[in-house]
Amino acid sequence: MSRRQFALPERVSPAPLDDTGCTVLHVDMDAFYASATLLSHPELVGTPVIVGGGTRGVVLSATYEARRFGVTSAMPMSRARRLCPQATVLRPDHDLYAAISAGVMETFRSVTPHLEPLSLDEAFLDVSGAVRRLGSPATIGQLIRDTVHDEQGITCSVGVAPSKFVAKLASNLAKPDGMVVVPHDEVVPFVQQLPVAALWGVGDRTEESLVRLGLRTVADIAHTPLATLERAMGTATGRHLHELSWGRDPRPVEREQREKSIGSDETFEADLDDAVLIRRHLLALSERTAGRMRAAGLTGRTVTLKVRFSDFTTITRSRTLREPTDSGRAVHEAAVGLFDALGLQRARIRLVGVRMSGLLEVRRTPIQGVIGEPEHGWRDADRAVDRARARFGSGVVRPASLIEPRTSASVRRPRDLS
DNA sequence: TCTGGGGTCCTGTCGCGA
DNA sequence: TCTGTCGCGACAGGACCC
Repeated sequence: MSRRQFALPERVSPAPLDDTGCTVLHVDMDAFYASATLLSHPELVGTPVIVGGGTRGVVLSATYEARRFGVTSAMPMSRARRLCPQATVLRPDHDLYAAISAGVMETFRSVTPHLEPLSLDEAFLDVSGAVRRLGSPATIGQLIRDTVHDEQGITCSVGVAPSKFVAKLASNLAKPDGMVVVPHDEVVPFVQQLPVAALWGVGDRTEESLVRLGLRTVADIAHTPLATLERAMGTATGRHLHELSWGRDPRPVEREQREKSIGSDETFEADLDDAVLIRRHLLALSERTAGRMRAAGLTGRTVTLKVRFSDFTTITRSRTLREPTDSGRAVHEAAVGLFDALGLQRARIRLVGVRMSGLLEVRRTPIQGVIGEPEHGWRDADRAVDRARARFGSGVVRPASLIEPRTSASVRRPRDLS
């Protein structure tokens, strides 16, 4: 689900064009979380609906009826409610989204195994091997749109182009419920008439920097010397932008990739300054992170602690362990060590997070025994807990220190403990 | 306006060993 | 032995994506 929308330039026709060699498809569900949520609220179809929640939350998705009022995803909920007070606000249902996503990806796989999912609701497909069986890329794009609509009851948009970057731009322009084909010889004029913010990797900050240099359109970037761009934006970013501005994007569609880090953050409903409480939240986050690593068959070596203060400044501290681990206890120990080393004195903290990187497959990672640890130690306990949670639910087993005293009502519990 | 939670990638800095 | 420097890994932070 792309967050930036651009107007359809006049020169691009939404009608099917010469799609020879346009073997990359980018398929993106339209307002995915909102559309999926409405499947169980059919009475709200055609009305403004915002999916999100929490006093400090942001908009996860909104129907196009709500977007007409200026509501966009990632917008603070408080602002969204002000812009569109008549909208119905619904809480997200992540299990439902995962189920629909699995169905959609299955449809994609029936077209081609050359599939690169980007998130729950979008993917690149390389259909070069499917053309003889199913027809031209545009025909395949339409087939996918029809199948997703018939089987899942939601609509999607498709971009058809010679490269990933251009296909993604095209699907953005096709929204909602459309398809845009960018023929091979149209790529350069197509990308160069777009604003710089359309480029992959250009967010608010980079856009500001480019505008300061007098660069407003992709054509402006294309006609700026590479050395100037590299000097102003850094070597990698400068080169990247220059390549994209000429429609050059040689990256192939790559099948499912291994994650490089796994972690969890938690924003508190009210800022906390109690170190004891924060350590308990770190335990919950460490347990959650380690549980996800074990479920994925991974261990990690580097523990990164993230702390966001009440003024939104954010710091990170990391420590690389001597041995990789998938134990919540070890992760927590490192996270608390990093937190204590900050030496904070009643600082007001908005968010804490724990992330593990340096991931390795557990079957390739000899786990060192700990001197003094019994033969059936914490690793066995972790696995027993995993089995119990898989059978009875995530909240069924938890460290004793995370059990709330009955009298404590002022502090919100971590989500997976309630 | 007041900013979630899951990630990836890039850059600059620092310490260390060759 | 001392100094400079080069490469590399670790770390911290920022920007970006969905």
